[in-house]
Amino acid sequence: MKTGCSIVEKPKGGGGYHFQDWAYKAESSPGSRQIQLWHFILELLQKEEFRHVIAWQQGEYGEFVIKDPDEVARLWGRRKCKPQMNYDKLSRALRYYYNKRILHKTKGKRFTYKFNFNKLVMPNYPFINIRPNGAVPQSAPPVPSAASRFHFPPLDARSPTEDAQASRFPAGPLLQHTHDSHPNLNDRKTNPTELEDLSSEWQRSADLVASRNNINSSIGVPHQKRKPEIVLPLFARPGMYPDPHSPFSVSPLPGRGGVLNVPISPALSLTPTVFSYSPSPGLSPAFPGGNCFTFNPEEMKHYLQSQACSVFNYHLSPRTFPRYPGLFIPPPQRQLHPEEQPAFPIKLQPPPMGRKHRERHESSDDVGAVTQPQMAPIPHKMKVEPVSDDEPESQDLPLQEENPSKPRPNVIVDRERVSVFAKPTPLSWPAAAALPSAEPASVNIANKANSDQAEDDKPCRETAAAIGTPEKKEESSMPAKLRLKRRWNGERQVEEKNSKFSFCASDLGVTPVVGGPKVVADA
DNA sequence: TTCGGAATGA
DNA sequence: TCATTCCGAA
Repeated sequence: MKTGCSIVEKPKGGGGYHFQDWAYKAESSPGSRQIQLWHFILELLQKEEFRHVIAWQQGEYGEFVIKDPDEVARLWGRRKCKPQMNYDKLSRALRYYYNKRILHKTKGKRFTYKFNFNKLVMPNYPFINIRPNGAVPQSAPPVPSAASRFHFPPLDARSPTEDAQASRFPAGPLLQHTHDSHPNLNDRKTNPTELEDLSSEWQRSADLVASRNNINSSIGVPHQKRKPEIVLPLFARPGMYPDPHSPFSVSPLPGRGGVLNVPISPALSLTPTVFSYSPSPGLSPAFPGGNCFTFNPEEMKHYLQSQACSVFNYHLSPRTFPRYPGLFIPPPQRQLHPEEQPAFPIKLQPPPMGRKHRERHESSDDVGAVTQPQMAPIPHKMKVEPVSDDEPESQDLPLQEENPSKPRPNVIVDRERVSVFAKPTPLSWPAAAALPSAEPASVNIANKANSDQAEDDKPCRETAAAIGTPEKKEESSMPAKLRLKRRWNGERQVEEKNSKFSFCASDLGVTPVVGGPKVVADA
């Protein structure tokens, strides 16, 4: 009888690679303790001796190549006691993973597949970081070059022979942990030749994770599933997150940060990913000496809020924003104190053109368009002040939508314009009223000034609106000569009267304003 | 070579 | 459920 066909097909502990029980016994498949194919694939991928058979594809994160399909099939068949196994059958099993989004095929590359790790992780925990650079050891999926929010754990310090980058990826599987006891190592059949040196390391990490899971529960990270959980590691080293937007803080307790127990189970419901940009970051292998997910709730909130800000400012789909129960999403432009604003240069710019507009302009401008306010005529209506009913809509709409050369009433531009020429304009936001305390001091001042001068401004605007009505009617009824003379006199009077006149660009005539008359540009 | 339907088994 | 097996089609 083959030893390789025992009921419990767990890899040997000597392989430094074992899964928790749930990996062999899916929640939904009682009685089945068989290893699943994707586990087996990962297992092979992590073993040096099978590198000639199956290997990670360098440069593509999570992508692997089956170099010897027949051999892989044979190994799989041996594992499953299916001597008739061949690559055709194995690949059929792999194809079933397509729908589950565990795997997908790399088109155009023979025998090349790619793990869809992000589908598993990102929807629930988009704030997981991956180190964006670094070479990829065989024992771990290649790291994506694209910016990602995953971090791999630091490697065990005991592997000095490996290069620094490779050392981040201890040879280990997806690290999983349940509330149950660790699997019995004796339970697994052992191949003495397979990475025995890693077993103790694995056990250590499992213990480490076990202890951290307790921490996790204490910080209130919700467990989404009771049983199958996978713990992804994160760095918690000082200076690890130069990105101010990173939700991860340096744990005050090095190596003892919060742990996110990411439920990743073969039976996991794989909902569509929230982040379409996600470059398939992966489940990191075990992380012996590494740190688990570490995050500061406040910073996470900060991160999520800033993301919400981006979602709004950039007119992204709300789906882009991660679901985070209980998170209050403040209105953009408002969440930070003024002195914090430099951290969000985005706020000082109008959002990029919407898709509609972008497509329209894409042919002419591509790269710089996003960052150039004047090129982004967004139908982003920011009411600068209460609009009276008699104010024609055309004052706003053409300005913002039709005239790309005019900056939309956005923060900086308008603030300058307003403060210089007219009045402080409140940075209005639809939801601003709901967040009075979140307003920056300057905004409060602006608002106060605005409310103080609300009546001041009214005449200005009303005048602008009225210009076309009574005075013009009167003028129109008088001879042209008289009209000119009257205008001339009026303008000169105003000029002589006060040089401190405020200015209302939209006016076409002279209008005294409370606290000072206004000179109006006669365009 | 890859895909996916269908029947079937564990 | 997760394969396994078979097979026709692209």
